[in-house]
Amino acid sequence: MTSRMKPAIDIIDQRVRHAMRQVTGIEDCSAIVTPATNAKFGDYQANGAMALAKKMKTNPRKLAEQVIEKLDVSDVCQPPEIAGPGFINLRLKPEFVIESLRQMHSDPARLSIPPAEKPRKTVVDYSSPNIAKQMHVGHLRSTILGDAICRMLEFMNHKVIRQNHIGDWGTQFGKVILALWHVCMAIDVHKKSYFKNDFERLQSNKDNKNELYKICMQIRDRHDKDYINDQLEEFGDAKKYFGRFLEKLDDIIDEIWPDILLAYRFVNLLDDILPGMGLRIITREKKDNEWKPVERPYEHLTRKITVMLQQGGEENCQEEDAWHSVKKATMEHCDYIYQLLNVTLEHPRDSRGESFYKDMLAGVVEDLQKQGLAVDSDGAVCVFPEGFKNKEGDPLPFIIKKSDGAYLYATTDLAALRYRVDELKARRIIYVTDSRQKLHFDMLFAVARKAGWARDDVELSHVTFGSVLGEDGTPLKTRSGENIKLRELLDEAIGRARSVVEQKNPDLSEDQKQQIAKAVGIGAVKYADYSNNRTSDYIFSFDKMLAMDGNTAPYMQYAYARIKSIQRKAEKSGVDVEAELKDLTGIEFTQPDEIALAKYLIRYGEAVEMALADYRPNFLTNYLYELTQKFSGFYTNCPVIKAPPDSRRQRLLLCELTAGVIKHCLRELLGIEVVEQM
RNA sequence: GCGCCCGUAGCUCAGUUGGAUAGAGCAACGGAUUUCUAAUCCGUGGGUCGGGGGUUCGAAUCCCUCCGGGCGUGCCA
Repeated sequence: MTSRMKPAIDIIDQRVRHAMRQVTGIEDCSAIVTPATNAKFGDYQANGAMALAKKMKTNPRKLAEQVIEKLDVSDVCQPPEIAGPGFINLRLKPEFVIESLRQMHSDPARLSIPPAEKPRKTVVDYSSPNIAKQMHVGHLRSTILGDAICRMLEFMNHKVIRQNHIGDWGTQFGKVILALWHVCMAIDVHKKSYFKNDFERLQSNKDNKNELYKICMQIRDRHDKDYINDQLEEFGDAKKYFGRFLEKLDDIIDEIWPDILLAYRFVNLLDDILPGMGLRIITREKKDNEWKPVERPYEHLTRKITVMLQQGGEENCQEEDAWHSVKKATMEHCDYIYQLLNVTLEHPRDSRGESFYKDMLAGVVEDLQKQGLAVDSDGAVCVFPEGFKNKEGDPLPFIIKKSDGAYLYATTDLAALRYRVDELKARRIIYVTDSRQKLHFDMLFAVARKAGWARDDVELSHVTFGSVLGEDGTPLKTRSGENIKLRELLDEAIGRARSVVEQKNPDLSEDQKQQIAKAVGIGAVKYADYSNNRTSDYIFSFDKMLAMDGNTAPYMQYAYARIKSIQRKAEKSGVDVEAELKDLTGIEFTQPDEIALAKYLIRYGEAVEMALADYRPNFLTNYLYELTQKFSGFYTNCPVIKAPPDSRRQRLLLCELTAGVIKHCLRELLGIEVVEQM
C-alpha cells in the first residue's frame, strides 16, 4: 500500500494557516507559503504573518513569533526561524525528504502525487480546425495546449470530455459547396482546372483594380453560363453535372483533394475581392412553388448557399453527402497531424463540430426571445448583456441571428454550451482559443449565465493564448503571405532533428535515428510552445527550439538519455539496479548536489499543481529545466557507478527518480516522447 | 474614441494571492575533456523592470497618469 502525500508546500501552508488561526481567531488566514527566495533562508518561507499584521495593525515580527509558537511542522521541517520584518523560514528535514523519495519510488505511476479530492467532469474545447482547410500554425497552440490541459486533468483524476469543435457550419459551409461545384465544372465541363489559373491571376493582380474587375467579369460570365448549363428543369438547382458528381464524390475525393483545397481558396479570395464591384450573377429562387431565375450581387452567392443549407429541406439536401465526404477527408488529414503531434484527440470519438448543433439553433434564439433577453435590432436578433459597450457607449450586441436569417458562431456556441451542461453534465467547460476571441467568450458566458444555462455550479473558463510570430515579429506566414501548413512545419522540425542525429551519432541504426529525429523534432516544437507563457506571443525559431543548451526539449531528452546510459552501464558492470533499490533504509545525502537534487525532486507535485491551477504548462517546463540543471550539477560532481556501494545506491535512486519525473512530465503530461539514447 | 493584453539585460523570455540581493538561455568573454554521452559543465561582464506620481514596513507585481506596441470593438470564426 503506497501512501501519497500532498506536496510539502501544501502541508506547510495548511499548518501555518492553522497556527495563524489559533493565534488570531481569524478563520480565513492566508499563509502565503512560497519557495525560499534564497537557499540561505531555507527551503520555504511563509510571508502571511506580515500581511496579516498589517491588516490587524500589529507588529509583524511579534505576530510571527506567536505563530511559530503554535506551529507544529516537526514531522516535515526543522524548527522554524523568523527573519527580517516577519518572514517565517522553513527548512525541510532530511528524513522527510528521504521518506518522500521512497514513496515516489514505490509509486512510479503517480510519483506519489495524490489525485484531486473532488474530481469534476470537465469539457475541454480545443483544436477546432476548419473544414476544407489544412491545419496551419494557427491551430498549433490550441491543439497542444488543450491536449496538455486534458492530460493534466486526467492525471488528477478528473473526468475529461474532449470536444473538437470543428468549423463545419456557417459561412464556410457555403464556400465549400461552391468550391466543390467549381471542381465539378472544371472536371466534367471544361476538362481543365480553370480556377487554378484564375486564382493565380487574381493574386498577381491584387493591386490593380481595373484588371481585377476585368478578371472577375470573365469569371462571372463563365459562372453564369455554367450555372445555366447545369440545370435540369424538373429537378431544380445544379443537377445535371453537380448532382452526378456528388454521387461519385466519395470514391474520387482523395484524388481531387488538392483541387478542392485550391478551389476553396479561390472562392475565399473571390469573396474578398468582389464587394463594391457591383457585379451581378444569375441564380434561382423558388416562389409560389416555382423556380424563377433572379439576379443577385455576386458577393451574396456564398452567403445564399449558406442560408439555403442552414434552412435544409428537400431541395437543399443533395449537399448532405458532399458534406460528409469533405468532412471525412478533412478529418483524416487532421487525425494524421494529431498522431504526429502525439495529442490525445481522435476523430470521430472527440468530434462534435458546429453542424452537430444545427437543429438546436432555432431553439436557442426562441428561448432567449421568450426570456425577453433577445430582441430585434436592425433586422438581426441580438442579446445585449450588461456591462458591454460599443464605441458610442451604447450596449454592445451579441448577435445570434443575422438579418439574412443565418446563424452565427454565437448561436452555435450557446447551443454547444447548453448541450455540454445539460447532456454531457459538465461541471467545468474550458475553451482553448486565442486571446482575440476574449470579448466573444466574455459575452457568451454573460449570456449563458443570464439565461440560466450555466449556473454557479458550472465553471466557465476561457484559456487564451497569444500568436505564433516569425523571426521578424509579425504573425508567422510564408513569403507569399499564406499560413504555414502544420504538416510542413512538423516535417521540417523532424528533418532538422534528423540531421543533428546524423551528425552526432552516425552509428545508430536507421530505425533509431528516425525515432530519435521524430521525438526530438516534434518534442522541440511542442516544448517551445509550452515553455512560453501562453498569454504572450512568441517567436518561432527552429534554431532555438532545437538547441541543446537551455530550456528546450532536446536538453531534457538528453538528460534522460544520459541517465538511461548510466543505468545500462551499471547493469553491464554487474550492478543489479532494481535489486539495489529494494532496500532504501539508511540513506543519507551528504553532497550539496545530492541534497539539492533530492529536495527538488520531491517538488514535482507542486509544479503539477501550479501548472494546472492556471492552465500554464510553462510551470512544468520551468520545473523540468531546473530539475535537469540540478541533475547536471549532480552528474558532474557525483559519480554513480564508481561510488562506494552505499553512496552508489542512493545515487542510483536519484537517477531513477529524475528519469522517472522527466519521463512522466514529458510523456504523460506534455505528450513529448523520451528516447533511451540520442 | 472605448475595451482588453503587453512593455523586464544587445536578442528571446521566466518571475507562483505584493516579500529579502529581479533570474535563465542566446550572443560576448574566460576556463574545464585519460572520467557514467562535451548534444555537457563552471565562471565573468551586462538592468533607471517604458517614464512619472501614489498606496506601505516592502512594488517588476496593486492604483493613477503619460509614452510606445498588439488585439478587439453590430451582422466572419
